[in-house]
Amino acid sequence: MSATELQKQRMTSYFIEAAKEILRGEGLKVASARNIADKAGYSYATLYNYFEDLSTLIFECVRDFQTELEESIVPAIDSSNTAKDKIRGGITAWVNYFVQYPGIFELFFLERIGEVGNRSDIADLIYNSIVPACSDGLEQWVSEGRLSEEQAVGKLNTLRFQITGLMLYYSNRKNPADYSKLMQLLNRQIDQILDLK
Amino acid sequence: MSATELQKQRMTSYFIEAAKEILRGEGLKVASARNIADKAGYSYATLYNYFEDLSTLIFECVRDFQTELEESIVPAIDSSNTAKDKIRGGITAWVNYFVQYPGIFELFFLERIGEVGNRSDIADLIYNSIVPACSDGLEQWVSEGRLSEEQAVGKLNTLRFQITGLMLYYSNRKNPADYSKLMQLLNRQIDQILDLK
DNA sequence: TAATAAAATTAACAATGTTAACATAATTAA
DNA sequence: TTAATTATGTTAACATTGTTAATTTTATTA
Repeated sequence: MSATELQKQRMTSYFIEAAKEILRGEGLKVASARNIADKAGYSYATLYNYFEDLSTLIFECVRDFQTELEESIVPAIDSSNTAKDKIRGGITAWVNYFVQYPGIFELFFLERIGEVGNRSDIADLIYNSIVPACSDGLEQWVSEGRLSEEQAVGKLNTLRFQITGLMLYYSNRKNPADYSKLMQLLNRQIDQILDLK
Repeated sequence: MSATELQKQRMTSYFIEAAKEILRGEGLKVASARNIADKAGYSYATLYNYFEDLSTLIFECVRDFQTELEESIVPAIDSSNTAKDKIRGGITAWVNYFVQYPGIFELFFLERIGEVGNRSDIADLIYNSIVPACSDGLEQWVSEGRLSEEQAVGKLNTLRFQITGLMLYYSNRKNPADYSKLMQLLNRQIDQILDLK
């Protein structure tokens, strides 16, 4: 990497780190160009020298958050033995991450991805966000002969839609009303999905 | 209703009808105070004589849309005989409504409900939006002794979370990629939920 | 050190939600 | 019927947003 490229990458990371901090804490509505640039120690116009527009910058954060999220999933899976516990642990970690950072859930699932530009990669990343939470357990089941490949794909989709749907209502419509009820419902749903062929 | 109340109600309905038209057509981002007031034939400031703020007005529309949505569900259910077909028909109508009006899906599930004020009724309405699509069929199963009350509640939740989750990815993350794939996935998921105890 | 290129900032624009000051229309009191 | 009062609507204004253009500051090269 050339010297100018390195500096460019440093600058972008200043803005991205500032944006991430705001998204984690105050959420999307506070993540304005001016607030982000302020936190990064630059003028708001400088931001536009490094990012095409604000939403490009915001969506760049998704990659980092997904990495962080996956890092929080790994120990939950590793500490489980049975395939079912792996899936339950992974999903619970996934849910807990978004419970802890509601602003990041907003960013992943509520924010509209602009039409323009090449952001289908980000959309795919979000679509597959939950995969690391269940792939290990599902693969174990497949290797044990308890599920066919096809059935595993079906279960993955069921988990994907169902858990995201549950979180959507929880985060945005306050239903279920509190965390313990969310966990109760989550475990019941996971049992139902995993216990049945 | 007194004369002044009637006039007040007329005024609010002008704004609400204008807002609904915009939400149906161009979506949330076009539904600004100025655009809505323009379409209603009044100044933007007049809007604030009848609504506390813009989001109050916007969320008032949810009630009407839910009624309209339920009206589109009724014939789909009535034309089905078996409980399963009723549920499938109801859910399909529910999904098709939001496919036809993506802006209304945005409003129901992507827009943040403000913290202030008494909007928990709207949140509940949205949480239960899908109920009319499956209650008939589930009740039929209960009365036939094929499901317990408790199991019916469980299935309702499963359908609620799963179908909303599917629609969330479709509407906002372009996955599945087209309508026919969405319907394919929808039918597969419905089969899976309904066929199993 | 002077000329040039690069990088960052200030100024500005249009659009947003919202409020205050004002004008107009409708109603009531004399 | 006219004067005073209330209700209703509009214009003006403000703060905030994303974004761009003009301009200044900093770094690099001759």
